[in-house]
Amino acid sequence: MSTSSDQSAAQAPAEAPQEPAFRYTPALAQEIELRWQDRWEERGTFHAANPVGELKGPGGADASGSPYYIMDMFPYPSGAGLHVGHPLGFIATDVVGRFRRMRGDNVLHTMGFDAFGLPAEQYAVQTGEHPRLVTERNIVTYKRQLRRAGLAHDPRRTFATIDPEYVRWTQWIFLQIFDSWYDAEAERPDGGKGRARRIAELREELAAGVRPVPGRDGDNAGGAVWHGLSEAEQRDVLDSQRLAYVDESPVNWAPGLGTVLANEEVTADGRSERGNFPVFQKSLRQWKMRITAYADRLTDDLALIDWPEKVKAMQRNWIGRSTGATVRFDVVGTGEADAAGAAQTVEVFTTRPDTLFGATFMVVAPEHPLLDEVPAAWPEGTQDAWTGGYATPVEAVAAYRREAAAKTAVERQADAGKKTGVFSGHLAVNPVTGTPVPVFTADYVLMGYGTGAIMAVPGGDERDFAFAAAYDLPVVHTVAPEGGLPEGFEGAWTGDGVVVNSPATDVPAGAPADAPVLNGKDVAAAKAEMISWLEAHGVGEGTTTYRLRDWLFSRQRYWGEPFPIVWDEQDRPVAIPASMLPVDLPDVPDYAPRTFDPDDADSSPEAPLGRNDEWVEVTLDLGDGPKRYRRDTNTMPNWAGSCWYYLRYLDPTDGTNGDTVVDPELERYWLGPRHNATSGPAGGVDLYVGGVEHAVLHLLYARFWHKVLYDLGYVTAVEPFGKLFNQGYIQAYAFTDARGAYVPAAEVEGDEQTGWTWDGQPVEREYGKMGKSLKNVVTPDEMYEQYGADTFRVYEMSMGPLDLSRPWNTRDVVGSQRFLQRLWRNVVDEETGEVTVTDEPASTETLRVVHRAIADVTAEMEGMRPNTAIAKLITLNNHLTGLERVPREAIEPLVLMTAPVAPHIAEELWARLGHTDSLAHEPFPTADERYLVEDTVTCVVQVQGKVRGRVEVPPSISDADLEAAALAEPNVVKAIDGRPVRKVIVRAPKLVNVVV
RNA sequence: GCCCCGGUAGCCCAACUGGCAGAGGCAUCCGACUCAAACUCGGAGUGUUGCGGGUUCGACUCCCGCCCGGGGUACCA
Repeated sequence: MSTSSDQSAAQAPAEAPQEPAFRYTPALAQEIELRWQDRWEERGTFHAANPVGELKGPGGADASGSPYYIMDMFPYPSGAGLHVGHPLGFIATDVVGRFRRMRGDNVLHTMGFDAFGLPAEQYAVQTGEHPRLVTERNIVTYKRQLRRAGLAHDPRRTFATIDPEYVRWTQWIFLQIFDSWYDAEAERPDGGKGRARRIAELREELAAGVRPVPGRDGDNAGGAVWHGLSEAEQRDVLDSQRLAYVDESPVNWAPGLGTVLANEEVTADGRSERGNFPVFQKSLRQWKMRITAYADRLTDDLALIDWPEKVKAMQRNWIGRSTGATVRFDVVGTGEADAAGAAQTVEVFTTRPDTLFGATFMVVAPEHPLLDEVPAAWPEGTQDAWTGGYATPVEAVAAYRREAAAKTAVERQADAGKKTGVFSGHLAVNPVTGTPVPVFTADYVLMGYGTGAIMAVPGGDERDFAFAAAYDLPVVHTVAPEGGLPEGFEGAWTGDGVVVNSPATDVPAGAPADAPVLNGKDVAAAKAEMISWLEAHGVGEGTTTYRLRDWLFSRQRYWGEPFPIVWDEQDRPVAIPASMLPVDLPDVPDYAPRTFDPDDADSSPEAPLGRNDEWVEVTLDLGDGPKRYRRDTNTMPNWAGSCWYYLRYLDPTDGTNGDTVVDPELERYWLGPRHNATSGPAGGVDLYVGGVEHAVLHLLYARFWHKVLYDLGYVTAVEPFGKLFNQGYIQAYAFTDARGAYVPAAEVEGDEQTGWTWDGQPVEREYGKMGKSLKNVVTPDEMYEQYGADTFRVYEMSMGPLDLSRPWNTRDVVGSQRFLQRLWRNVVDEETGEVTVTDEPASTETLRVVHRAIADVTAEMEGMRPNTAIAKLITLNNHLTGLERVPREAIEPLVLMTAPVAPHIAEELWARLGHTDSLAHEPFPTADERYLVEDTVTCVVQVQGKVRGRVEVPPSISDADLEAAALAEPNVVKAIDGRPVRKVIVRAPKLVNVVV
């Protein structure tokens, strides 16, 4: 027990008797804070008024002012509780909200809980306690800790994602998605093409023959094909088109977690983001959401929203749109083998169709179907290096496929750059040169991207060049920089330039007579021309591909939303009607998912909900009489609840609507496009603050759901979150002893200069996260007790810019405490408790300081820079501290301006200054221009860019007068030293630079 | 490898469109108060702005090349 902060805290009670009775001590701060928190709650001070419905403002007030919707990424209430890093963003939004409220906005700010998920389930498994009990208990703790921070939330709008009334709507939205398909040609209200439509409309159009039946051949004129299908087949067709659909495909299976996962939840090295378990590809029948239908809109609409470039880039990369062309290569020899005479083709995707003349070989992924049949013998011209030492292509390909399949993602990654592969024995014809080129298989081509096959252009692609070098394949450069490739250039030219060798001067025999001539063109023009040629000859077309895959939506866990789906006797999915929602979680004998050896790739998932037969097997009347059904036993992923909570805050009671997720009028008011002066064309939440770790998970999924709801007409905002802000993290120092074991950070003594010791022994300092195992956790509760919530808030906000991560340092907190103590003393006599403020007018000098501060604080607050705003408040406060008597007209603006960061002490001082109403809705002070102008300005005079003198001048001085004054200044004259003046730069009124 | 952010006093951090390197806090030192100290008040010091070039009358700021720290991403055709 030896750090300075611990001492000061320990001393407080011991010294209390000697302390003035009305000093702003932690104990007094605590008393004030608890009292005001109760008052705010009783008075409904932070009730946000809806324009319609039962939710009114304080005292039943109607909505007034400009709507401003501010939101935090809601927390998952873990059992570990909060540490001082967690509330950083919550306090920041609170400061912004309180500021905006004082500026007259109708501020909506509240907080909910993301409460389904793994930790509660795992804890329940360990203790046998139901996850709901665990979660609800944690929520109580979180609410207490957050309330104690003095957050100005509307308490009427809070909820948790596990609440049955909330689950009901999560399931309802699922049903809307299930009941939709994507019509890529349909026009949207915003003028774009492509939107979700009701599945019934698809059925009608198929029956009417308006469109072909997907997946079925034949002319559907008059609905001929459709009506030729059985009812069951028709259902299969419709089910396959839904935005929420079930299909069998390779998915991410994590045996150690006992569930399947979305691509977004798997790390680059093939492990689960949660728990870090190995993930295997396994073909399983699972629920998916057709997020790929929205790939273009999810990319394009990023341009409409005010988000950090970094997050936009991460989403763009994740969606991975790339434009280019597909090109079909005829496979030599397959034509004769085919009785119909139709040759087999391999389709490749390329972003560089302009380089087709340089495609000297092809590569297909090891899983590519072309390899299912390969020639029995090596064709003529096969080089030894290509065969892998095998006697036939059949053996070589089989061996390579085995090898590739056995490779884990980690091994693949480790081998990246090293090129391995084998010749498949197939030859394919380059459509523009007519030349047969060898088809290789290699694991640097991935089955999951594009077509799983590439045309290899070693002259224009680093990877292809590396492969060509390893297997002695020809290199043709088809693009050269201005002035040609450097002498002796070896490698791939990936830069821009002019097309060459397209075609080459010695045109090979067999080349099509009308092959395009691209030589001399720039890359962009060549691409366009090649694409038209490919399309004209039916051997390819312009194509766009995406990295994004459909969202795997089912999980085999207990603690999540059940699917509102039952399966009928034919094993086809049937939606539970909205009137029967929510579908509650059943009680089961064991919450634990069936988990397996983490490396057991052959295991299969087993859903815990399946353990309650009485729940699974049901008889329901879904409109055609009672029938037997089997419930879907999957649960939704954790992300479902967070996909739409911003809508629930607007309309949390179901009071204004019974049949849609949010009252349309409320949605328009709070979220609609341009709902206030700063809202953009896409609308959405005005300020959404959270960590950057959700950049491609929550934020992508929520955008997707929102766009479906938009298409279906439930919302008018194009995007859910108009402005996003990523706060930094509060990091902490941890200390290790000689053995490398962590020692309690709070007990370490020393500093940067003297070094660090614990218990007399030297220790090493490291920097990183706050965590129990690192023994460096500091909790908000400790801060409330040792300093009070206001001091804690001021410290967190003054540590640095919000978007930067910085180290927590308990011993610095005292600076914030002293600021508030001085502020207190500027109003209240510590001995008597009397208000000492005078009603005499303030001096002009003081008014200047006050109005300067008002102007500066306002600018800093508007720019979301509470750290510099606080610095300005301290400057003003320090000025007032030096006065004999503090004038009311100086202290009142300071108290008001302090309120957003330290609301409790501000309210208390405001009350002691004689005001009966809360200052929460009091107008933020405005600066009087008269006090912002100075009588004189100090003008700096430089000679050769170095400061040599100063002159006091009026701010309105002319350039000529200033120049004359500057050149007359004695030090300047000395510095010029008689040299001829070549030039004088005048920036009136602050600077003159003399060049000699 | 590539992309993004950061590097300013012992520490956390300011510095507008290129114009005096310093707003604020911590720590340190001096003074006042005190029998003495703590608290409080008043005052003070500290710099190769990560390094090397360039542009400019003038660079923390703009450009080029590196170094260090943090984050993201990676055979995506």
